[in-house]
Amino acid sequence: MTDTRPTITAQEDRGASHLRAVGLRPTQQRLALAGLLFSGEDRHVTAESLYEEATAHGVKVSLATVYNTLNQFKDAGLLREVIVHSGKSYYDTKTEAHHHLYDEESGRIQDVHLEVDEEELRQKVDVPAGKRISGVDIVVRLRQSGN
Amino acid sequence: MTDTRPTITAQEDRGASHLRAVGLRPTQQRLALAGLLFSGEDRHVTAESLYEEATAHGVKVSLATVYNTLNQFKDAGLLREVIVHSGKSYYDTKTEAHHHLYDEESGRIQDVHLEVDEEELRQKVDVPAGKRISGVDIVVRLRQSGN
DNA sequence: GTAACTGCAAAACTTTTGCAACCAG
DNA sequence: CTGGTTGCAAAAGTTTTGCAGTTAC
Repeated sequence: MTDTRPTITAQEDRGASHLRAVGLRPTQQRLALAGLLFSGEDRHVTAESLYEEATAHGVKVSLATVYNTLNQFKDAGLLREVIVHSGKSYYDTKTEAHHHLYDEESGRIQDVHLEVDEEELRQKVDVPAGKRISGVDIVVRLRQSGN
Repeated sequence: MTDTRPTITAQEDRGASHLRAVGLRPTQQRLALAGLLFSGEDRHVTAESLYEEATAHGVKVSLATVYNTLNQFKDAGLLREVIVHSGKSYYDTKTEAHHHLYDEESGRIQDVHLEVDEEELRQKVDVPAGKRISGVDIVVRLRQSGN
């Protein structure tokens, strides 16, 4: 029996260090998904879309593992969850402060930078005792014009 | 007692006119749910919570009808959907422009009035051709402080 | 070698739908 | 009457979980 494990390329190795840095063992599946997610521009994915993409690229992974991996990446701070629709979870590879445009018809998400003074906003909000603001999300919803 | 239909009170009658005004036949279930939703302060409910409340008040209604009714009320403009969590739909009886505080631990929603200039915001956003902004939602997320 | 991870299928949830029975007008 | 509504159960869609087998180290 020969070793069927794929050769680790330099890029995958960089991925491995990133995963180790956040306490995740760099397994084949995690490396492959991280490669799809983080090797180019910022992206917005759902578990389903990432699963299809992985499969199309010949990555052998199950949908359950994609779900688990997305949540692990989220918990590790590698991804942000974007909540624009009740019934589907979106994940954003851009973790810096920003907001979203959401096309309600196509389900497509776009990043948008809004110069909202979050500090000012926080001061305006009457935060209940024992609570703190963990985030402020702004969603601009889009529809077909003339509708 | 022969006729088991509940007597229509003045309040319920007002409800009936409201329902008729938006094109919905004022059935017993819709009147009862509308009574729970609109007779007091502004409220935030889920299908499940409203179903339990109705049942506790002796209203005979099925969960499916609660879902359908909430959606009909939403389509009629009597309710607004609030999207704060992927996996659960919330409905808000306050339909005027306002935003929300969402306690991620308890799932509780609170209205918050933010003096956000939505017009200004709209102008900052680069809206794709053929699209218009259908809404801007701001969610301030809360967590236990010291966490 | 061993604990962490994966895959699969099943379960858990939320929400929608098909259809026979029921009810408002 | 008659079409709009409802209830129930079943289906559909998304996400989580249990567990046997595999993999990273």
